[in-house]
Parts: sequence; structure tokens; C-alpha cells
Amino acid sequence: MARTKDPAIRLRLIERAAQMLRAREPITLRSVVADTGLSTMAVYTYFGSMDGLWRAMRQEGFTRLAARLAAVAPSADPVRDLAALGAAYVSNALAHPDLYRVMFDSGFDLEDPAAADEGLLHFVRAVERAREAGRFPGGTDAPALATRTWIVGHGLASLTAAGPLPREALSAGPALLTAVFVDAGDDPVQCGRSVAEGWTL
Amino acid sequence: MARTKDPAIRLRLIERAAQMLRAREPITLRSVVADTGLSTMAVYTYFGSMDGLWRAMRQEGFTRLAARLAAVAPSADPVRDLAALGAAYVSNALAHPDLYRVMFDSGFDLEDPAAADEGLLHFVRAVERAREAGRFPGGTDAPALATRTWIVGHGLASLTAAGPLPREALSAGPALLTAVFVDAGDDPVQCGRSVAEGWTL
DNA sequence: TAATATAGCATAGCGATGCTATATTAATTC
DNA sequence: GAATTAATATAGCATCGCTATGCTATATTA
Repeated sequence: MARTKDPAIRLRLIERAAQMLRAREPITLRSVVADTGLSTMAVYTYFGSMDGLWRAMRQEGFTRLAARLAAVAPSADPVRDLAALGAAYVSNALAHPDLYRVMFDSGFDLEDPAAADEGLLHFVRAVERAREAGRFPGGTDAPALATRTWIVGHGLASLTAAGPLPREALSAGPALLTAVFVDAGDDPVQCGRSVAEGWTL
Repeated sequence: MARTKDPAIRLRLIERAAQMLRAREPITLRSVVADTGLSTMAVYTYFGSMDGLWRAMRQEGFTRLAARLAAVAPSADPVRDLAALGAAYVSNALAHPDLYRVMFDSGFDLEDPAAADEGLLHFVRAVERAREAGRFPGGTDAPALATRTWIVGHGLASLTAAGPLPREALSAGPALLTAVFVDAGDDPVQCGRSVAEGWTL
């Protein structure tokens, strides 16, 4: 047929763009391909448009987040794990604040929305394990409770990593998670211990 | 001296830009002044740069939000008022999702940051009234508790108005607020009533 | 009241942007 | 090894934000 696309080039462009984003350098059609030996057409071959490149970067952000959440090792205490997941979520946003901001820009259009759902799934599974362990006797279903945890994590991450709140505001994390989990039926004292144990930034 | 700036022109440009933002039309230097009888220089006279116009729009967003929160009439039940403030916050984001997104873009640089603080102050005062009413016997100080409420509100608003969550996710609002307020020491039953009463979208 | 100073305004143009049309190159298939 | 075809390189287009320049209108002053 003809010469084929090289996936490595695609990854190199995404990585380079992410690096420029971190360095707060302007990401333009010509600047991303500069010094790479590639021409501007590479962007259109691999991403269709400049918007496509941004979309791919968002995707990459969610993929990395999912990997970060997957690296949280489940323990015998599922509520501790939930707090650890929340901490990992916020920690990821703090480590890559600009990428985190881009992830939720432009109406959340991704190439593969399932990658974002996969991240939430880690929370859902932890909630289910907590329920099986009898920690959440309340009637709230697992996806709803996982979503509440996500809402808290996103609010905290968004306002501290890419917003007006100072880093000290991160101390609100354990308190908020404890409040949500106790509301779901967990014992206040035990919950406080579990959250404190899991929340490590 | 010379001819003077007309504040009305400034407002007209901001309003027009906000309208184009809502209509999802591209906001460019030339498009904002098109059909207004003004030249492109007007933007630089009144805002210094295109970035200045965006900054002014963010400011306008926070001003409208503050006005919206100020319109929440305090009642005899300060916890109800807190929920009402939260609902007003989310409701404002839902009514102007694009403006809300812009408000938290670009590193949160505003002309007058005090306008944003003023919005938070409504929450702080409501928390103080609740404390005086004996609803929050816990030791958490008012600003911290108000910030927690804001974090929850922003997480909910950000993910539903300008994010991936569907409108049904708004039902998490009362549950989250109740969890936070009960954690602060309020009676669960009374708190549930107050929040349900105040949370009107 | 008339001259002057000055701030706002309109115009034109610059460099840079995202994108596309066209020609060239290189890899695959027969 | 020729034909086919997709990826690449080049050049150019419309438009972007921005600024230099000259003009106009108003406020101050004599």
C-alpha cells in the first residue's frame, strides 16, 4: 500500500506537548514540531487538527490518572483505600496542575471516555468492598457514593492545584472524606482512623 | 485635558463578549467590536489587551455570583441558609456554564480578587450565625467550614455545569452538604431538614 | 474666547497562528 | 521491478492579537 503511521511519533508529540505545557511554553502548531525533524503536517497526520492534539493530551492525562489510581494497593481496610484513592487523585493533580486543568477544559470531549470511567471505577470497587465489609450500612448505592468522593476530590484538586486556594487548604481533604463516609454509615472513630491512614499526599 | 473614556462602552463590550460566549461564538479582537461602531482599538483603550477583556469577563462572573449570593435572604435557620447559598452557587454555574468555566481559567487572575472573597464571605457569615445558634458545636473554625462548603459546591458545579456528570448528579448536593454540616456537629435529623429546605435549584 | 495639550479613536500593517492544497517521497502489493 | 497509495514536505492563505501612526475631539489655560 503505502508507508504507515508510526505510533512512536504520535507518542513523542504528545509527550513533547505535555512537557511544553508543564514548562508553560506556548503550544503552537510550529513550536511542537520544532527541533523534532518533523514538519507541521505530522500534527494533522496523527491528530487531524491542533484541537485533536489537545484532545489527545487530555486523554493522556486521564490515562496517567487511571494508572496512578491503579497503583493504589488495596488493603484489608477498604475505607483506608478510599482515602488513599482520594489522596492519589489530588496528588496527581498537584503534580501536574496544568495538565489537570486541560483535562476538564473544552467540554470534556475525549477520544475514549471509557478511560475516564475507568478511574472512577477504582472508587466504585473500593466502595463495594467497604459495603461488603459492613462499613457502609446506609442505603446509598456504590456509584453514587463513589461519585460523591470524586466530587470532593475534584473540588479540592481544582481549587488548590489550578485555583485560588493555598496548599494548606488540602487539610480539608480528610475532614471532607470522613464526613462523606460517616454519612454513608461508617463508624466515626474507625472512619477517622482509616481516612487518616489512607490520606498520604 | 482630552476626551474621556466612556464607562458605558466598557460595559457594552463585556456584555457583548459574555453574550458571544454564551452563544459559543468565537470571541476575537475583531468580532467583539464588529457591528458596534467601535474600532479594534477600543479593546486596548478599555482593557489593555485581549487577555484584559477575558480578565474583565471573569471579574464580571464573580460580581454576578456575589450578587446572586447576596440575594439569598437570611432566615431564622442558618443551616438552611448555608444550603440555600450552596444551591445558589450551583444554580448560577448551571445558568452560565461557559462563564463559570472561564472564571476559573488562566490561573485565577482577577482585577479585583476581593470580589471573589466577598462571595465566600456570605458562606462564612452563615457559618458564624449557625455557630452562634449552637448548630456547630464542633471545633472547626468558620472560614475552614465555609471553605469546605465551597469545595463541595465547586466540585459539584464544575463537574455538572462544565463537566462530564449529568444533571441527575446534582442530587448529591444535599447529601454532601448534610455530611459536612453533621460532621461539624449539627444534629443529623435537624440538619437533613434544614438542608432539604434550603436546597432549591 | 482662542490656542494648546492630551487622551481617545480609526486605519493600516506586522509577525505569528491554524490550516490546506499540491508536489514529492517512500513503503507495500502484484 | 512497476504500480499504487499513504505519509511527508513545502508554500501559501485567511485570520489572529497587537502596535505604530496620524487624526479628532475635548479639557485646560492664558
